[in-house]
Amino acid sequence: MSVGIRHDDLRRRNRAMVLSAVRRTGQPSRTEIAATTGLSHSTISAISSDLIQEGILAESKPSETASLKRGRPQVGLALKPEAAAVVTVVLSLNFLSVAVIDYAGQVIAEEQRRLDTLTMPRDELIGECTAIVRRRLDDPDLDVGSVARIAMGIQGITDSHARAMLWSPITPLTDIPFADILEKEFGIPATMENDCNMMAVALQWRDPERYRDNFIAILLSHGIGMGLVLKGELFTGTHSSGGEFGHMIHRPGGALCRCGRRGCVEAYAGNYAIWRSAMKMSEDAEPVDVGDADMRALAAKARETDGAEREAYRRAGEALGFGLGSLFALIDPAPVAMVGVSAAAFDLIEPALREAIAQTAGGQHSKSISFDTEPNELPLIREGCAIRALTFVDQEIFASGVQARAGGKNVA
Amino acid sequence: MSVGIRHDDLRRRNRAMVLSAVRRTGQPSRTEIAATTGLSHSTISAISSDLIQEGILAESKPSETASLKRGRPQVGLALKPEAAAVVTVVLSLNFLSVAVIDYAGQVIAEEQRRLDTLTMPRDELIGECTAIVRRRLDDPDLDVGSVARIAMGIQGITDSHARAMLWSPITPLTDIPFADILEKEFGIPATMENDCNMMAVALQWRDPERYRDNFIAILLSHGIGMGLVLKGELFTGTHSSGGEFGHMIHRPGGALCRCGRRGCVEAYAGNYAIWRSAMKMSEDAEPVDVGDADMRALAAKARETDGAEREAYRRAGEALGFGLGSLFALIDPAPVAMVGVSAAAFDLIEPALREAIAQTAGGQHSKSISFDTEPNELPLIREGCAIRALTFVDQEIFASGVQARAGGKNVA
DNA sequence: CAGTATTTTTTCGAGGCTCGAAAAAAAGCC
DNA sequence: GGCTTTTTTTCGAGCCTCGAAAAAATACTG
Repeated sequence: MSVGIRHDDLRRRNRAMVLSAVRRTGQPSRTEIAATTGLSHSTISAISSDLIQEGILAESKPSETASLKRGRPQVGLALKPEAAAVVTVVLSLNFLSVAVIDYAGQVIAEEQRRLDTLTMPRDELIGECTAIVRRRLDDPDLDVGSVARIAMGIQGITDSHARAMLWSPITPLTDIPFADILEKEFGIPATMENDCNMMAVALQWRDPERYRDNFIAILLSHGIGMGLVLKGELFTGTHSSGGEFGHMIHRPGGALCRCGRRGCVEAYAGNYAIWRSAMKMSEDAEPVDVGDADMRALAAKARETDGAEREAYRRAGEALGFGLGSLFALIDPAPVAMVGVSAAAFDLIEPALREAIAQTAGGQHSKSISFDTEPNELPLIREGCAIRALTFVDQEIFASGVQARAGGKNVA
Repeated sequence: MSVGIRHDDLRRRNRAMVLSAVRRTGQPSRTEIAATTGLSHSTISAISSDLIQEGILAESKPSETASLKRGRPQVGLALKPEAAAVVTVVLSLNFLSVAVIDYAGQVIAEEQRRLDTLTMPRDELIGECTAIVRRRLDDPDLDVGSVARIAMGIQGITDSHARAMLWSPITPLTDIPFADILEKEFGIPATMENDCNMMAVALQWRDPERYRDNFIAILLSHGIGMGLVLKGELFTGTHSSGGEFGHMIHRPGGALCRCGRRGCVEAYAGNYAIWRSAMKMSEDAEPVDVGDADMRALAAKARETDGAEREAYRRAGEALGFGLGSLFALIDPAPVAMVGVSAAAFDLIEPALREAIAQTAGGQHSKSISFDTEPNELPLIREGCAIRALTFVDQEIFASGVQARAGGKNVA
């Protein structure tokens, strides 16, 4: 069961709170931290002094507005970039990208590579992933604190403990324990994250005003994915990354989905489904990959003339609307971010979506449900992975101050 | 943001842990508590000694098996029944029931009453609820510790903070802030809970083996409701009690639902929907109340002959199956408890349900999804309310030992 | 039946942590 | 240069948990 809380947990948690405050706020003063955490000035002083000695935080130069107030000026605390580093690995259709990020969140190296993920055999795919990470880690130009965490993101389903890819549209392979593979290869803790979950994490980071406690990130791309944040926490399934919004049932026994089943939301709203419908192909037609350029052309045509193209987007909107309606019946309405290439065609989707959602219980306040769009998902995924990894370093490594301290007594 | 953890929180949390261990386990010894909480024997000794002095716990007589082991016998700790009491109020269709429950969880008084909830005006409904509680509290026969909490449960939607009934099928009235009303009337903290959520709480309590971290309780009655536990926590919507499984969309634009919309799961699987279908009425026919006896007769007939009745249950199963499939796409499969009068007809529902669920992404392991049935929901709801209220007393009142202690120095 | 072994519970001192108050530090203001 | 204001550090007090040892309560053993 839940375990009692010990005396040393206290310090650990409060250190974690300080680190989290610094990461969120940028350069808060000790006084500001005391205010947001509710801890006393003495405690914050003690903790930050420790963290500075351990090389995790640093006092930032007085900088900026040379203080207009009188009294002793606040001195900002900042994350020390060289305290650690993390690596992000994002694997998507035919594309692999890696970045090394310092403790303060700055990208200090990256590499990208095209591969044929759909046909690659298992060993080769794994090999490419480890090789690209190794190249970055071995790069002699890179002077970086020890890498403390690797976060890999992938399109597809991962397990709920963020250890393995279970299924992915980008490869016929299944059940690849990437986290274990990376940990074994590099001796660095690693996780295997779901792409849409990372999108949600990044959105929360980018715009905490809008995306705070409850919101939904929906990927409109070849497939339909979702990242869900409820009560400030990333939602996952009981076994898998969960949130397979695209495979909720829109019409029982309906159009053929890429997953082999029928009537899923994705079978109406995925790129291939929109394409299939616009080309007046049968709903049973085998899903095909459609390039981003083709999708943009399709959207342009739909805007131009009222034909099968526009109707295809309308149907996609309807499927998304009823799907969202069912989702909202479960969790209540929340702000939505539409991400991915088809989010750029959201103008074509929105009317039917709103009409559908208004017919559902969850859409009672259809008007008040707000949508935002972001056509490019890859930067979001990388950013989410970076934040995930850095937060792990904050909370799980640096919070438990079992650091060096071997320096000696040259302390003030 | 999240607030720092202070020094006094420590004791409070550990006291809460001890109380929770005693409530769950029954009569654990100090040693057992130390083992399950991970706290040291010294700490448990200190805390339990405090709790005993404060009149919250009591040492139980050595009792039972006069110890077969050698060594000093363990002495069990038990909740002291007279330490406090709670009141549960369950309001359902034409029925109001109240119970007074002691701190150890025993029912010590109850009262039930029939009312015409559907036609009652607002003041009268509220008046009946407060009057029945007042009668129990004023009962001179009742010698009970001070009542520390009232938990009211109702069929329908409540807000996510458990303060008010927002909408209910048992009355045309809406937005009744029962928690505030009861608090104001009796000066006792109160909550307004959703019936299905309380069913889930009770199931978790009754059978923690099966219903532990992830499970679903579905009410099959006039309407279709759901209580959902994920990662050990009761799931609620962002604004409301949420989990309106019955109003997920099964067939866009389909059969008329009691909520006024079309195609909801409930419009196929609610009692009125099964009845409507069995009677070969139109899907647009206005929903009517069907008595439990009629439903049982209907089920009997469906078992007897393969006619419209059996087909009606088949359709209900299909709707529930596709709904569960969509739900499982979001949260992954989990054990299900079917509760309510139509759960007694689950044999008629199950085949079509399983067939439908197998056609969905969430039903990949359809065979492994297990169902249990419980035809009577009212006892579950009351039990859930009681546990809710008692847990509140444990965690929020007794954990922060701002108790009497006025006694003096007559301590050992 | 007295002594010994075993297990549970309590006691006691040590070590940490947070807090409030006061002191120290670092500015601007007059 | 002295005074005010604000931030940060220092210091002692008060709790809390922990480990070790003592005390308590029983069964076993010869």
